[in-house]
Amino acid sequence: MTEFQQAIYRVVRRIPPGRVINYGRLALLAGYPGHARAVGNALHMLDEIYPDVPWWRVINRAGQISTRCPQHTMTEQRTRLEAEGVSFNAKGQADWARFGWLENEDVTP
DNA sequence: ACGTTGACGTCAG
DNA sequence: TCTGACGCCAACG
Repeated sequence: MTEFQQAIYRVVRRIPPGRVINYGRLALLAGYPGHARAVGNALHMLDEIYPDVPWWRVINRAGQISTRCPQHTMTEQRTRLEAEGVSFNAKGQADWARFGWLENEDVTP
């Protein structure tokens, strides 16, 4: 477990249900600006050891799900998000204005 | 040590 | 709008 991964997971744990964030902003909040791609790698390494890390709340800048991981499929991610109230339009993208996580809010909508 | 890879983001056409 | 090129950086072999 590298320090980088800890920093990323630490921020992901703070994302409230029903909210999403993109990789680049997550990297920024974790103190590693510009590490968007590395964030993807870090989340990919997640396994059942860290069940408290809501990885599915992380999507790309377009508001779309970008995982190709066979363990955590995009249908699973979408199902988890929709269960929390996050909806997707016809293009499969979530609305940042409605579901984007404002890092200073700690209350569930 | 070094090249490649990838759950990314931005910008020029 | 949509697409492709490019930059980015930690993991991995």
